[in-house]
Amino acid sequence: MFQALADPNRRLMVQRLCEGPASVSELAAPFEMTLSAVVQHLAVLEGAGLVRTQKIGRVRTCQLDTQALQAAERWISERRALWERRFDRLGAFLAEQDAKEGDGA
Amino acid sequence: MFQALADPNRRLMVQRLCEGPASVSELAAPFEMTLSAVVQHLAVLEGAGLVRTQKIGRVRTCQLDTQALQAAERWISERRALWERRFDRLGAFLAEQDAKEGDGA
DNA sequence: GCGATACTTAAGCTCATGCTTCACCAACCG
DNA sequence: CGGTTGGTGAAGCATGAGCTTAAGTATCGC
Repeated sequence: MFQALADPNRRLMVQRLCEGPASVSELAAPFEMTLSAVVQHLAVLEGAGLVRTQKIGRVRTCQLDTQALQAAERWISERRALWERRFDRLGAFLAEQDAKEGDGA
Repeated sequence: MFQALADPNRRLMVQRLCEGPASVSELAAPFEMTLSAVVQHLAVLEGAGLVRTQKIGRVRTCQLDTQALQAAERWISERRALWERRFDRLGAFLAEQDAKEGDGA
């Protein structure tokens, strides 16, 4: 998942797909690479559940699947919350210490 | 950034650091790898701005920096919002078409 | 001061990643 | 039907990521 988002080109593809579905060649157009390379990136994104594709006739259409994105977002926000809660507790603890010191001194 | 979070071991380190600061060897303890390898991972995380470290005496203490996490979270949620808004517009469009059809028929 | 501890640095090794080329198939278009 | 378009698949290559070993440096405790 994060692995899939690690590559800048793949992030650009995700970016592109945010603006709506696209065929493989449409998706490939802005890049300097071969169609082959793009398809390989696409496979990674699809493997990570970030995009879904369906083939109609000879053209494969790709669109974003936000569920995977949501999962990643959740992962991050959970860790962040965890840390920040801890940080708050520390703040409270220090404040308490200060209070005691102020009391004792 | 995503690059840094791409490696499962590094994600575990982030996970660990959520629960509070740790020295390098504490951070390394749960892993099978060498201290050296852990330090290298740490360097990546630090390079990505995910952790900050300071050395006191001979021990380096690491703690999470949530700002970078926040940035990643924002990136994701922006794309997701973009896509979902588009999706909603499409829904509205289709609903409108249906209404017209129902009207016409 | 001396040994243990807590890293640091450099070199090297292996395997995965990102890419290319080339041959190929399938479907659309005239 | 034949050529073009859109995509597929396999093979090969270059680079980089993740790891290890090994040797070195700075601090701490006695």
